[in-house]
This record gives sequence, C-alpha cells and structure tokens, in this order.
Amino acid sequence: MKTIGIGQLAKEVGVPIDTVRHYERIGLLQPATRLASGYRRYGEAEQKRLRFIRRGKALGFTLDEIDELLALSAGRNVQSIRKSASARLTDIERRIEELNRVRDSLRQLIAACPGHGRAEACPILNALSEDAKP
Amino acid sequence: MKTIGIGQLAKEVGVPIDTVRHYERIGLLQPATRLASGYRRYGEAEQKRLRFIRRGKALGFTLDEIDELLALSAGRNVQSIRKSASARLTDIERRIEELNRVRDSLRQLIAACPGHGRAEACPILNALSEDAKP
DNA sequence: CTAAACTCTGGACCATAGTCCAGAGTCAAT
DNA sequence: ATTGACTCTGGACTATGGTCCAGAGTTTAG
Repeated sequence: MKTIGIGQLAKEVGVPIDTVRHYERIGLLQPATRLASGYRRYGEAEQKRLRFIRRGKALGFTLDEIDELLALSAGRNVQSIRKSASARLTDIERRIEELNRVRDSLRQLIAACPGHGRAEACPILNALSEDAKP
Repeated sequence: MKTIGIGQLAKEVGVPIDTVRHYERIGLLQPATRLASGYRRYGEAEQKRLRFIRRGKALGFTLDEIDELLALSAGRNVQSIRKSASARLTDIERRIEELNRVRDSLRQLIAACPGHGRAEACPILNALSEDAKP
C-alpha cells in the first residue's frame, strides 16, 4: 500500500499538520502505520477520513458529532445518519433565527443613530443602558 | 448610597453569582465598595453596567467588545460607538450567510436521503465521503 | 444566641479547537 | 557525506466564557 507522511497528508487535504496530530490525540484519526523511526504514515482510508472531517466541519458539525457520524458511517446505519443530520439542521436553523433577531436589532439601532452629537441621542447606547430590566 | 450584595445583584440582573465574580476577575465590573469583612457592595451604577454587559452579550458582542463599548460610552463618543456596532453588524451578516449555506446543503442532503437502505444511496454519507478534493 | 443563609479567596477545571515550542532524531537530495 | 527539510514527543499555552470547590468567616432572622 502506498502511504504518505503527515506533511503531505496535511498539504493534500488542506489542514495544518498540528491539527492532524491534534485529531490523533483526541482519537479522531490514527495513522495507518508508523515507520521504525516513529514517523506516521497514512493511506487512502485515512486521507478520506480526514477529508470527511474537514467537510463535516464545513457543514457546522463539531468534532464530537463528526466522530459519531464516522461511527455511524462505518456501521452503515443510514437511518441514524439521517437523524443526526436532521438534528444538526434544526440546530442551525435555530442559530440563524437568533442571529436574524440580533441583526434586525442592530440595523434598527444603527439606522437610528445620527453618528454624532449628544450621547443621550444615541439609540445604541440607550439600548444598552436602558433602565428597564429586560 | 444604597448598596446591595453580590447575591442580590446577581438575582436582580439575572446573571449567576460566579459570573459576576468572573467579570470582576477580568476587569469588567468592579464592586462600588467592600464591607470591612470583604463583602462586595454594588450601587446603581454597577447594576446598570452589569445590565449593559448582559444586553451586549444578547446582541452578540464579545466581552472584549463590550468592554470597549463601555469605554466609548464613558467617553460619550457616539461616532465610535456607531462604528463599532456597524462592524458587529457586518460580522453577524457574514455569519448568517455562512449558516444559510450550511442549512441549504443539509436540507438538500436530508431531502435526498431515503432514510433507509444501502449506505451507498445515502447522499449525506456521499457528500462527506466524496473523492473530490473540495 | 443560634442556626441558616450568605460570602470570601484562589485556584482548578470544563468545553472547543487548535497552536506552538524545544530539543532530538530522521529522511531525501546533491 | 552533508545539508536542509521534515518529523518526533509531550506539555504548555491560546481564546472564550464561564463553573465549581473547600474551608473559613459573616450576616441576618427568629
């Protein structure tokens, strides 16, 4: 089997070397083998796995979730994978809603702020300084 | 001046006691004074400041940004405050865009997944396992 | 006065995802 | 053979925002 070193793996997948070692430390990605010198060697499978991790992160999964996904994937449990992805979707939708609310508040505040003059007339400060408890 | 203890402050503003102490440790909120026993006492100003912090967080500002905002607020520098809020808005808009992309990807993947059958037919797994480098 | 409730300190620890380092050893190309 | 590039380990450190703890001391209500 053709194997590559950690530097080449990192370069080809587009992940920092330290991050590859980090993934190993947390049990997410083990090298296929080691040279007598201790140098890590990776094969096709590890390369795929690392790409899987990278894509999972791009989709907003945490490393723990990716670990889970990889386990499910190995078990070829399509139903669980679908469920996991759905949970992720719900979470992301909730976060988007939250951010939308924040964005709207900020937009209003900024639009209402003249950008000069008395601090008392700045709605941004006022919003943060309100006496009301909410 | 009427002052209150840390417990009452935490309760009234709706923040855990430990968090109030944490804010003190990082230099964000100092008690107005201390009793001879060392007990912290907070006045109106501190209560306002803590509410300011709480609202800032709700708007998605980091504690560092809130610190900055408080300094600008003390300096009553309306222009800087507006700029800071605008930067925050831009950041939030960018994050929303990112999340929207992720959400769309997940939706497509989930919609295309039958939820059963061969793993090879699961588009979620396929998306994560693609041989292509992107 | 006593008992319950509150508060003090300083440091450790949590999760998340890395990032960096020194000092030693190894590999590859010339 | 030598040089330059690469890799090893393990632990410390980064940032963010808390959260918890023990053991001692203080305040307050009955």
